[in-house]
Amino acid sequence: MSPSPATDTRTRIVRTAMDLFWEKGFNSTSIADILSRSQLNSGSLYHFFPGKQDVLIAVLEAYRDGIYPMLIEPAWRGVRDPIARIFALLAAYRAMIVESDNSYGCPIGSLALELHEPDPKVRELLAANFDAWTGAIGRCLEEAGDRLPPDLDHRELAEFVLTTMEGGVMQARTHREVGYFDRNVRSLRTHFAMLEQLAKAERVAAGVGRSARRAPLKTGQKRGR
Amino acid sequence: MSPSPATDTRTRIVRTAMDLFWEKGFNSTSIADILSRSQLNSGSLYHFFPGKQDVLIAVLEAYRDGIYPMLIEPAWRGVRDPIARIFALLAAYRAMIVESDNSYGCPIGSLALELHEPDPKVRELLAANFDAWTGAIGRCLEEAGDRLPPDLDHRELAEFVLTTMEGGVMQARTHREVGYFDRNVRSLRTHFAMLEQLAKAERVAAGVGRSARRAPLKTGQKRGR
DNA sequence: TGGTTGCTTGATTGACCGCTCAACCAAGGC
DNA sequence: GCCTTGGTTGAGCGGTCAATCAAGCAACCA
Repeated sequence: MSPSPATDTRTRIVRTAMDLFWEKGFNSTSIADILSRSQLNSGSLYHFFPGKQDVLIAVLEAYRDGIYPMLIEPAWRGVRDPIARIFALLAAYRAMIVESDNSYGCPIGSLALELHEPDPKVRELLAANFDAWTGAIGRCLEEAGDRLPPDLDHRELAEFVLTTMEGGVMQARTHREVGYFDRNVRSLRTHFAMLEQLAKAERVAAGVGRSARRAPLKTGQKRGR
Repeated sequence: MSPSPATDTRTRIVRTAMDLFWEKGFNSTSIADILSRSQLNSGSLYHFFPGKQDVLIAVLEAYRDGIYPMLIEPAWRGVRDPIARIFALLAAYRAMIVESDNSYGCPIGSLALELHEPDPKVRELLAANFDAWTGAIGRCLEEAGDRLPPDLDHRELAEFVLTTMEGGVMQARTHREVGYFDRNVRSLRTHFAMLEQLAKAERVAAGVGRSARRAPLKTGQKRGR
């Protein structure tokens, strides 16, 4: 029926640590901070976790496991269009920025930059969190089908969306102004609009005559139409 | 002739602190770390700086003042084309990533995310560093003239370039793979290519009625690699 | 009833933290 | 010669850090 008291204590530690690591960072959060806020004693914490590092690992696992139910699914509620979903997720971040008085920082991004010599397990979990995020975006891109150019690298674009979020959050937080986030999202919107335009033109060209073979739009010189 | 010993000591502290903050972060760097590496005693440090926070401020000022001579100008040496300069700067970051065995982190970005409640002076200096960076990019964009759409928001795009760098660095570092940085740069290249394509189409449309007035097409102004 | 197990208690440890300060030193002015 | 000024020395302060551990506790079991 009720969860075992063990689990209860363990999750209380993890949840408290999630909050504190997000608020003050990993290094600036002391075990004493976690204990006082969670109303526990050091012995209890060290009964479940060998050390502070292991609390961090549990926190990163919790983020990874919570990314869909806690972040992505709520952001996508009522939004079906795959490309709209991408911007709905970004809008969720915007809301968090505003709610935090423009001091929001992505917990994963902050940890990724704060921890300078993370042990392999920690680094893998940070990467896994990013992968989960870009994976969700990647699925949207696939679902978008021929609205995007057929030779588009979905992984690349998904990572670019993550970059936009992280960069926007970082700048908005540093300047304490959402405008920085908004402008980054606007740039990404332009990017998508141009890609969709391109795909559309290609579809038209392919429909008109199959001889119209477009050179892949890459770096440097473009074939003049 | 020789610089006064006072300046000498001060800059030795600042330079050592720059290295250490970059290597281990601000919170994980102790005053003792700075002292032992710079071969100084605590009294000397506290003669010049009231506290650790003030060392950080001096470090951020040094970054801000050094961004042109130490980072941007070297990256632009031998590159004249304004858009090529943007990607030359990104290439400089790529080199630093590779040189550091894929563990490079932008010192400003890392500090911006590590310091969760920075005092106003610190926050302003972080912002000033970003402004100097985007300012340099912004000037490139203006110089690019009508190669980019006339209604383009230069500030927005400059911030987007910064975002690409920071996001690319963050992901490359987290995954310990330059590929993440490269793919982000590739996305940005696509973005610029599409913008240039757009501007070109617009110029053609506007110039249809007139005969001679073409865009200044200097020889060798092909965009650089 | 007494033993075992799983969890909790909180004082305590030693290392390290940022920072202080009285004493010291060398060079310049008078 | 002696004082002032600007810089240096390094032992040491009070505090905080992550982590320890002997003792206690309640629930279940034999």
